[in-house]
Amino acid sequence: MGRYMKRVTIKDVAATAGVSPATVSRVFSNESNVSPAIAAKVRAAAEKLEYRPNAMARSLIHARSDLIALVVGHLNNPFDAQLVEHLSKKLDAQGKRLLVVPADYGENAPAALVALDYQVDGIILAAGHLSKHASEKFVQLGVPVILYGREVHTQGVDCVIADNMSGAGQVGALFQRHGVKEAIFLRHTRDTFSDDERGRGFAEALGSEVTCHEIKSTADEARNAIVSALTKYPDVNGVFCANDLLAFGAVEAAVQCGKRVPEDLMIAGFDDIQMSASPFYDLTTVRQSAKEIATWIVERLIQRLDSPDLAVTIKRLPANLISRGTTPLTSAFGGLLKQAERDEND
Amino acid sequence: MGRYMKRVTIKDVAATAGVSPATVSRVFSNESNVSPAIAAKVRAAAEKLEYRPNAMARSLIHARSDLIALVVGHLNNPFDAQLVEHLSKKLDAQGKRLLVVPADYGENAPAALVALDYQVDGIILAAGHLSKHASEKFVQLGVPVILYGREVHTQGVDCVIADNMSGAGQVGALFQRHGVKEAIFLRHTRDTFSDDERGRGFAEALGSEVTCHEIKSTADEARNAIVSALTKYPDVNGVFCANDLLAFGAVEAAVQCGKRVPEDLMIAGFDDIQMSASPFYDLTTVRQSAKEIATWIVERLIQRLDSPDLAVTIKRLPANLISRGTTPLTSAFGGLLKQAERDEND
DNA sequence: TTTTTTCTTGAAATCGATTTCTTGTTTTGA
DNA sequence: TCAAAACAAGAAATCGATTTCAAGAAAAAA
Repeated sequence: MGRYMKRVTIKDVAATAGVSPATVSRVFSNESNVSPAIAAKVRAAAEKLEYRPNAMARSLIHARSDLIALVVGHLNNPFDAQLVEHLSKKLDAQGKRLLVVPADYGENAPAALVALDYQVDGIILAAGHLSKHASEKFVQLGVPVILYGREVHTQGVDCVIADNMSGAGQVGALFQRHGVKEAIFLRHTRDTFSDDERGRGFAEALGSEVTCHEIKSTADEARNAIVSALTKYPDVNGVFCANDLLAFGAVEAAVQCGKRVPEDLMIAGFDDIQMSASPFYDLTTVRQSAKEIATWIVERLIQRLDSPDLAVTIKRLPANLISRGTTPLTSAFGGLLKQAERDEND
Repeated sequence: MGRYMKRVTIKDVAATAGVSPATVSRVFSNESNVSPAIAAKVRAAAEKLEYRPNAMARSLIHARSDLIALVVGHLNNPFDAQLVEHLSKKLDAQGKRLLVVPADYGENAPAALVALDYQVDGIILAAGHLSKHASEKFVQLGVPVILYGREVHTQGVDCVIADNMSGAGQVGALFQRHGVKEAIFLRHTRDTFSDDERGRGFAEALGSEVTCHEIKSTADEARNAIVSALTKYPDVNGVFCANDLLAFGAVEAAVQCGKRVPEDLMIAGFDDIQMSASPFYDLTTVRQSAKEIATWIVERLIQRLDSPDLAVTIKRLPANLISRGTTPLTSAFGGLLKQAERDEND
């Protein structure tokens, strides 16, 4: 097989246009101070050669890469996947690219640092666990850090996180209104921050006994945990789960245990992923919007690139109860509300 | 606020170690031809200064960036999300990073080209639609292109795709064995290639009448489409869907129409996403493995980087029937099989 | 018409790391 | 002990684009 085509550089364009590389560069960047005639000639040459400026060389000079790193763990949860999609789209619209840095909970710290090698213009930490060292390092270098799903007070780190206390509180209040006396809160072993808040918000609003169960992650595990909990504590009549996937397990467990939902047992989750609206689960949950989060993150990043010395923001995004079939109707109009809710689901 | 810390470069390390930049470079790359004493000194200096080589500068010289672009559309389907996760992990293990390039179906062509600017070492096209021009351009430049979910015969483009004919054929055969005389195939308007094959494989194996319905994407739409189809063609007793998400809609539609599943109507999907195993859907489907696909893609990329002139491969990955509750049991042992199936779900 | 100012453009330095080329040093072998 | 080979480390060129600096040309002011 023959050789591959050499990459066309600024020199090639300069040569065919009969000008200096400097001029070509000016045409593609400033545009200022270059005569229309020459500019046209350069443009034509570039077009003909299909020239595309080398982003690496460019970022070497500018000390900015137009890359944004996203440190993320599993994408099992559709909510996280939506977040990735929206982030990549929003960033793209701003001329930035998304670099995905996978990180398991344990080895988070060094993983995030590879982003530094690529001179990323910003970094989004979506993995539950945060390496304080890594984020301090980024801040020190003037690279914006945005943390999702956790509130920290590290100098220079912006945080976005759902208003967990409020959202979970709405569930707690709902349960309380409908007479839940003994409840279970099902959460993850890891990713403690959000789950902590959700548990607390729920318990406070409910005002009665809450047993907390921790599991690793899967739906099967959730089902098993709830089945055994329900047999052990037969008086439990409310289950709140740290996310919808866990709540699906709870709904399944209820069926398996012969409990009627919501009469014998009410169930709620958190996130409002697409499947939650399934008529089979018809899950009451707390909605947070991946799109809204992504929008906030990207806007904040862009702001911070312009003015690096902005004060740190801890942004709480709304998290509101979406009442469906796993909890009793709140009023005679409850049924109508269910129709309207799906409107802005993106 | 004060100034940010200057980035530490190879010169800084050289200075504090009292050697030349060339020597520092040698310590970090070849390792060859540098005395242990000096190497140690350099390493110490680098450690102290927390030096990290600038990936941009490095790739400028080497003409390779260790970046792999993934052109991808929506991540609504959990299967695609899994693919992203596995790809990023596998690539990471090979010292490569994943650059996500979002692309809607229409504007695919120019979008993919931005990957060129970053001198990506390879590109994975997962968006259903493929720009021939873009991929030819990549091939021309010696950048490996791997296409997922579509078989093309563009010079130099490797393809991975599930064995749709076989998988869908297994569904068709199953339906046929259980006496399906009139069936519906539900598919997308877009992303035609895989859906085409699945429809064809299904129809051929079934050997009787198949009506094809096309919808855009959502579960609601799928449900509505099937509901109206079932009322229009009351004799239909089998529905095969191009993926599991659509099949969920079909299951819901069956319930809504008062059809018993699988007695009155059997249903099957494609992909075997996690939710398909839910006891509520308990969906018969065709499994393809996102992990397996990701593994193949990454291995192939790595191979091609070493030896760019490999012959093009069209790789068909196995797609096998997972028989669950939306189709009748095949044998007395069917129940046992259902237990075993979840083993290697990752 | 002459002088000053403003535009255009190219030459050369630069970004950070790599690598060839060279020189100086050490080791080996005769 | 001396020549030949092997090795270590620095100087300088390079990757592709940007940008400062300087110079020449054109436009404006006197």
